[in-house]
Amino acid sequence: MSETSVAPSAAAKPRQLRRRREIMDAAAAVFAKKGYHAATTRDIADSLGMQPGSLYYYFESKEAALEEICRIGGAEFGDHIETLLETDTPTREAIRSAIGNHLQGDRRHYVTCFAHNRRFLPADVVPEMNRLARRYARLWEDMLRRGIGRGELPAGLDCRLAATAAVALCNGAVPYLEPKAPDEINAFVNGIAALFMTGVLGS
Amino acid sequence: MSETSVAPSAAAKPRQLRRRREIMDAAAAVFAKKGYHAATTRDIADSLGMQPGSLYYYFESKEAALEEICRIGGAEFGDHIETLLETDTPTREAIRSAIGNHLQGDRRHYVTCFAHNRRFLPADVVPEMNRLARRYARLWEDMLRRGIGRGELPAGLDCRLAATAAVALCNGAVPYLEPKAPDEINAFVNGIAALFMTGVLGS
Amino acid sequence: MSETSVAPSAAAKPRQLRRRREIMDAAAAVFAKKGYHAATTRDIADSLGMQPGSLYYYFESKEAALEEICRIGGAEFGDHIETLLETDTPTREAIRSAIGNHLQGDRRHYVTCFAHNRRFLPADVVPEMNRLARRYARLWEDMLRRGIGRGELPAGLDCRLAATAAVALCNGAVPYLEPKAPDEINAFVNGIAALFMTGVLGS
Amino acid sequence: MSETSVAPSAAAKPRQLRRRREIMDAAAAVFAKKGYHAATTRDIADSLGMQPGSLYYYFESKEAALEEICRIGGAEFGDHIETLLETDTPTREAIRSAIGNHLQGDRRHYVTCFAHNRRFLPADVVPEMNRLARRYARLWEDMLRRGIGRGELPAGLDCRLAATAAVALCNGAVPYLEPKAPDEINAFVNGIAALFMTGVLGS
DNA sequence: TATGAATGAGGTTTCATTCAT
DNA sequence: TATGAATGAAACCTCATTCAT
Repeated sequence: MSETSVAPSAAAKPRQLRRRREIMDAAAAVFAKKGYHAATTRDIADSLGMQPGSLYYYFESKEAALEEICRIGGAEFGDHIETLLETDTPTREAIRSAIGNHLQGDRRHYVTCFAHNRRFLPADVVPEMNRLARRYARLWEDMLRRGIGRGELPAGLDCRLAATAAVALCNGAVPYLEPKAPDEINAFVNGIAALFMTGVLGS
Repeated sequence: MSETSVAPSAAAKPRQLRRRREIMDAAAAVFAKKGYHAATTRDIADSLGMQPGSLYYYFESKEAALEEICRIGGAEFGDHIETLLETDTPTREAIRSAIGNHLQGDRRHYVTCFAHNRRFLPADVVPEMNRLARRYARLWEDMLRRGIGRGELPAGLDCRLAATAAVALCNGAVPYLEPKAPDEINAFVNGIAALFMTGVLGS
Repeated sequence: MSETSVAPSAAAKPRQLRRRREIMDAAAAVFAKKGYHAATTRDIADSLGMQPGSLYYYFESKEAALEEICRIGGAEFGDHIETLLETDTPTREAIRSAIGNHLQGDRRHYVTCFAHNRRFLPADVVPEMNRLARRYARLWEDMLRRGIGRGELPAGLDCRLAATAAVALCNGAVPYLEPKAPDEINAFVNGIAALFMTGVLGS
Repeated sequence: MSETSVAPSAAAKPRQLRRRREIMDAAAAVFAKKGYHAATTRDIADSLGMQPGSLYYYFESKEAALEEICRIGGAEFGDHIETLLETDTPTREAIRSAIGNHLQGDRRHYVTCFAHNRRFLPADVVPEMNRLARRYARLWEDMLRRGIGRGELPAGLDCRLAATAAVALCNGAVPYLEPKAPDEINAFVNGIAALFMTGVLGS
């Protein structure tokens, strides 16, 4: 609780923390790719070159790992937009950035994992996760509403629906990223963002 | 002896086929909701009020059921657009109809199942499924390209990307349908379709 | 109990009895070929062109069928030798006949079934079956001993062992019969019988 | 650190292999005793004091275990005779040794398993197994033919038939071994071998 | 920290059996 | 007598998890 007691465990073992992060990243990637139930602890271990049993030095259970990943993904999800709102980025740029973060960010596997697998968590943590999802949707809404306020978006826009559509579009686009080369991905994300803004009827 | 019993073998088949269809519908719904791996044969059986073992009267294995569902979903997927193309529906209407079919059609669970779970099929059938998916994307492209030809869509539209986005948007929107009331769903689908056409910047 | 009550059920339905015999023959053949546990009621039904459920008009259970088949096979087994003993056939001929009956008789599948599958019957009927097996071995012994008494076999012969060997040889030879044509079978059986009598060293 | 721990990877393997051999031996014994289909993974596990699921640490499936056991049994089967042929043992001794190996060898359960259960293997491995069986029969033939060549067996002997009879006799004799005490078994095997050579008519 | 071996719960599947038609 | 649909017990198998080393 005091600073001196926090420090040793939190700061004295940066190597351990880095390793832990590697483990969680690997788990998030496997969960995102295969889905929580199709992913085995062996899949995760294989991707790290270790044995399944060894994973348990880093998390208590597969489910606990999912929970942590979802919590991180769900928060990250919103935090990025919150930052955009604070820095008062122009709306078009902000939308592009939000979509880019969802699809290209460091934690993109965490976000995908959150979107598709949070429903598999124990009943008592699902509500918390859903709160994070609603927060994310609300932040999208806020961003769009701010765009209307600034005259950057048309007044008639249904911001609630558009926020949902943005998230749906990003989640649905994830599977199309994997087979693409890195530079293709950037073009793809830009294209998706442009389409979200102008629609197929736009110039 | 009576007319209704005249053709027992010809009349008994439809009953069996109808029952089989019920079973497959239930399986598709459960797979679509939970995902193939999280869905147990008990889940499917429970939703039908039967025992898990009894399902095997209708399909050879859980995986064979998924395969059939995906095949149907993947075909249905494209067939609807093919029909739209043949009947030369105006593009905006056609887009609305295609999205509607994806999200509201009788076989919507089959389509969702196809989108999310075909990758779990045996390696030798995945290519066939991916061909169905490409066909669907290409039909979307054709539809959009036809719209450009008719002057209903701007010439600069990247039809390939837009087709991908349409599918991504639909797939991503599926989870938002479930908690909605039937009339809300219709409004939601219309809104999604409108957004896809005009984007958030459109009027 | 009286003659008039026995007659109707036992004699008035020869067709039913014939059908029942067909069913049991089919079951014996399938059990003999695949073994009791590998044989399914569907296998039996298929070989008769009927449905598995229909078999239950002819026997109470798969196990009850095995029990009846074994009982018949075990008795038949010995009865044939008993007859040979009564008719005072020359020993060489009797041995040939006993081996022939084991491998070529009408009930050969029953006998094979008895030999290989009686151990799978309920614990309380196994002793009875084993008694039948011992009776068969003892009858072989009696036949051989009679041969010694008549001077047709050497006095030093271990009849107990030779009886066991005869049964073992017959049981072991069964799998070699199936792929053979009918006339080959006869030659094979004669050859086996000759070898049993003279051994490889005999002329 | 000590010498015994110098080569952990080179020393750990033998332990694993030894354990694996124990598991396969147990499986072979259970398969030989009950037959493949009547034998449950629980039977095997019980005989080892483990849980059924733990067996899968050592083999991929019950069927894969059977395949390996049959392959070993089928090879062992022939190898022993091949050795006898190479060392030019007198024919009578060789026959006794071949029968003894079949009934008393370390791998006798593998051989029994091969004889009775190879037909239950997948269709694509059965031919390979049958080749092993034919090889064994041919080696018996070779051994007998060599006996004729040396004047140790009569020229008129049908070696092909005699080889079949030898295998049939051994396979059929297996069930008679189990209830016997170790010293009885030896006498029994000697008796069987003597009978095979001289027949019941021989002195 | 990591591993190899094992556990046990739970999933898929098979199959003997039943029963209304 | 026969069938088609269903049951439920038991089998095979997977996999998250534990623990001695």
